[in-house]
Amino acid sequence: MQDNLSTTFAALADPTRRAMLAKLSQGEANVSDLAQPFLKEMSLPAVTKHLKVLEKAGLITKTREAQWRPCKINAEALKDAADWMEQYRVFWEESFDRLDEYLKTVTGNKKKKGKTNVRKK
Amino acid sequence: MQDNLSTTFAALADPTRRAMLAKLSQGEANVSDLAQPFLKEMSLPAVTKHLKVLEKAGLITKTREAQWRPCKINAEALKDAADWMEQYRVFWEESFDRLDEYLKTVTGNKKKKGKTNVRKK
DNA sequence: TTGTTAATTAACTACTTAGTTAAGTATAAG
DNA sequence: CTTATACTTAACTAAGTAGTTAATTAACAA
Repeated sequence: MQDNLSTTFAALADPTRRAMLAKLSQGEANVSDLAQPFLKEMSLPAVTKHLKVLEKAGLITKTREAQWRPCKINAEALKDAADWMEQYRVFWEESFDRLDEYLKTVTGNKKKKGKTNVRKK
Repeated sequence: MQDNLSTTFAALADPTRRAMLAKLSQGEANVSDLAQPFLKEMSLPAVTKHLKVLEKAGLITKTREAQWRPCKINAEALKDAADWMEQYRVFWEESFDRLDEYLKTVTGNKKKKGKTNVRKK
């Protein structure tokens, strides 16, 4: 994968992995703890792989404790993703009227929707 | 893809697509406008595919204007992703000391980690 | 009608991802 | 030493993703 942000988003693009993060947000857990809700749907090696994806994305840290592998969340990696999203907040939070105003200021005057506007060449 | 959130994150897990959203955050643009920065790296059909991914994720809307396809951002789809992230904010915003405190309260006390534990090979 | 521009579709290839089963490693416990 | 537990690695498969080139559609322009 090319860049950090892409790796982070890709890691989040799976409900199993998001559920694992949710669990870890309540504290440390071993691999088998994390696996337990999913063992009807997938095997333990599949779980190991999901954890590896989270680990490579820097979203969790796995340590050693005898034969257990306690994992903890490392949400700093989420910060970059959240920061990236932040720049789009205006698009879903502002009212449509104000968004329209904003677009006019950054684009000059488009928004008429006549056929001559979108034409660039 | 299974669920909306997964589709959204997957769509964002690509720098080309994120750059297209960034461009669209400044106003409408046609496919060829969006393609222009990438035509050294990829073909137009590849761009079409990226846009289709964004469209299926609900992140953009493509309309028709003669032979052009003006696209606009539709960041409401980002809101769900941002809301999901919001629940983890505490993990990167709180000071390390307070986070550590918090983790202790939810996990009991683990963390002994003496050298006799990690014996390897 | 002929040609040009804008964009999509089709068919294909290479790579990645998500899962599997079976075998292996490491630690603890009897 | 043997066995059980916790987890990983290896080898494989099926499906999905990202790109290609070539052909096609649609609207406009001459």
